[in-house]
Amino acid sequence: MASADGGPATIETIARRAGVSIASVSRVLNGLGGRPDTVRKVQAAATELGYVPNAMARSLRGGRSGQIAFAMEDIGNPVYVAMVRRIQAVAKEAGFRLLLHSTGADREEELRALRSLADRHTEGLIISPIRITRDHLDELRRAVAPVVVIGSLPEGFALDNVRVDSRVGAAMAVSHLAGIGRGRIGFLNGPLDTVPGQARYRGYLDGLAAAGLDERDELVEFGEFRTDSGADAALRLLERVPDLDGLFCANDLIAVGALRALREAGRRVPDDIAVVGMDDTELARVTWPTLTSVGLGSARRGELAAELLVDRLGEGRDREPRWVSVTPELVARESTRS
Amino acid sequence: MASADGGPATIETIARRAGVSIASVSRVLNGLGGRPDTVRKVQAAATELGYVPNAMARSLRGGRSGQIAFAMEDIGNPVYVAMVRRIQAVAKEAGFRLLLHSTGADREEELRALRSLADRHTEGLIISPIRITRDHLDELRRAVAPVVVIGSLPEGFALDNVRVDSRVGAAMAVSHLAGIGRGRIGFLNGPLDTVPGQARYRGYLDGLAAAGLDERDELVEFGEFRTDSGADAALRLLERVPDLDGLFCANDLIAVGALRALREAGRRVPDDIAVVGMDDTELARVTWPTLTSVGLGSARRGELAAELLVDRLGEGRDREPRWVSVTPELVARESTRS
DNA sequence: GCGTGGACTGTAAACGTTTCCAGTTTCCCG
DNA sequence: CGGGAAACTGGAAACGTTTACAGTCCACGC
Repeated sequence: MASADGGPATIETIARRAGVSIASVSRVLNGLGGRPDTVRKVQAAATELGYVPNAMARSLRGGRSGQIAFAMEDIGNPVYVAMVRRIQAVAKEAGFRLLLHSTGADREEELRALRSLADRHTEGLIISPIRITRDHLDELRRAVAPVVVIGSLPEGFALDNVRVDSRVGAAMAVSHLAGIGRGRIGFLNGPLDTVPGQARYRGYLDGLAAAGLDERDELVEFGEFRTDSGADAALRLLERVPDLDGLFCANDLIAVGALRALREAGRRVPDDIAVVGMDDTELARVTWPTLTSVGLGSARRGELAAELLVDRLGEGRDREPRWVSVTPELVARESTRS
Repeated sequence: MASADGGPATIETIARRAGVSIASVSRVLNGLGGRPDTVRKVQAAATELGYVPNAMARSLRGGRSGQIAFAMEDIGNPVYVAMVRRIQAVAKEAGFRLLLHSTGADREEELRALRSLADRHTEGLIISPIRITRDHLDELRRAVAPVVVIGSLPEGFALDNVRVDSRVGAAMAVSHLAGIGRGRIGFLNGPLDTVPGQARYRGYLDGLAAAGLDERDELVEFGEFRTDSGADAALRLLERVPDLDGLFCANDLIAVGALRALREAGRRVPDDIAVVGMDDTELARVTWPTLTSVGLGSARRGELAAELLVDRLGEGRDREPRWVSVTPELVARESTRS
């Protein structure tokens, strides 16, 4: 029952009603003892008035908002759903709410999220930027509250960090394709000026080298990390290299687009062209044929990042920045069945 | 550059540095005028100190947090990504941040989100509950801040509400199947005790009746609104009704599961069995064959809900609750090509 | 019966803003 | 150059909590 007198019940309303001081009300409500009958009176008044503490006031005084945020590029990318699920679980466990920012790969948006740490709305941030510019680094360095980065940072950058060597992952993909006898292995990458775009490109080259295959520029196409872009890129590549027999896609979205394009172009997967994606999202299990994909432990990365953040917000306030990493793992499915 | 003296810069730090009162600082910072040189001094001091206003203090004073929330069942369900995108766009436009709750269909979680309105962390809430219990209604009725419900409410319930007649949508799906000559049309539904489960079941029956087909209990299977559950249900149904030639699935996730199960059971889609999903999510475009699906305007519903909420938080504080609705639309794709 | 310690209580300050109010300066015009 | 209005300024209160501090009460042991 909300109180009829003006706004919602405050600690003072309760105090008057219970005939005690506001200090006592605060103490009882926070379980800090009190005489049995005081406790009883206060609790009675509180429930009667339907009291809910004003989080703003509490935060202002205590300096804690109980909120942490996760800034991702786009909720549409299924790689984030696993991450978000685990982050949320850890956050909830530790008594934090999770705020999600979908930055839309907009650099400004990302920086804004970073700066908004300073306004005390969020106590900490997990961010997974795909581009890391000098501005990002500056902003990260001067961030007012703890930040954990999912993704790679420059060597020696002093910030909690969860990474995965997607270069190795990309090499695994290529090796896998070579291992089933494919010799003309194409690569549909995202933009080369992104961190994952770079790493995966290097990994692709590593993989070719390891398999003793020549690298040929014409085998590589660039686009965005999206389905439609993947389909377009696949068509361009196919036109240029008609006898392609293997295809590595820099993420599952691109791969899904490629699968469709290949089908429309009349190529059979995996018989004509074997395909490997990356991220091992839920998508990989719903396509047809199901998609072989290199998992980058997104759930695990989310979990680790959240744990690092929660730790730093609690005990580990002053500990050294910690870098943890996760190893990629290839999950073979129908799209590379030999 | 953050000030070296103790915590982050406050309005008072600036005041001292600029040699003016905190009141003047506040006014300048909020663009409420001031003498040119005052403005200059304050702004200089502010940027020099890297000042960021403390949102908590501001909220406490002004009673506004600038945050609204959207509570959905599960971020994993792609139907929400379109919704979230639009909600976020509208929210941002109006100067609100969007907080996302993924309640996991946990009734307690949902109610918690509702109650947390009261703690002033969020100024308003958009909620899309799939089960609406008496508890929900009670909680909705007594919510301290504006709530907009995406989904159906009992007749005459006084709350802003965005709905779609998914009963009609389901009937459209069945008619479509009947229209391409299918006479044994199965139905994979979600739980019958959910709002969408109910509506879609009724619609399925409507559709059968309209097409002059008999309803047979054995044609209907129940499960969860998930891929794996959809696959299982499809197998059960197939075993019971081997000569099935049409299948309506209560959402795209179920349909995706069904497509896989059908393929594994050696049925060709659409030749042997034509399949229709519901929600018209991005998934419908990535499966093979691509999935015919009844769109329920999720992007539009998100947008409308956000607009209703924003309006109520601004101008429309006291206006009558408004019910708006969106009409379903069937998008035909390969899974029902005749 | 009295002192002592401990448990409890209330007063008041503090968190960082915004905003009301009254006082001051500035400016314009006659 | 004086008067008045308009623009600006600073002091102080308020938002709803938590918490340090000092005061009050009680029970207990001597």
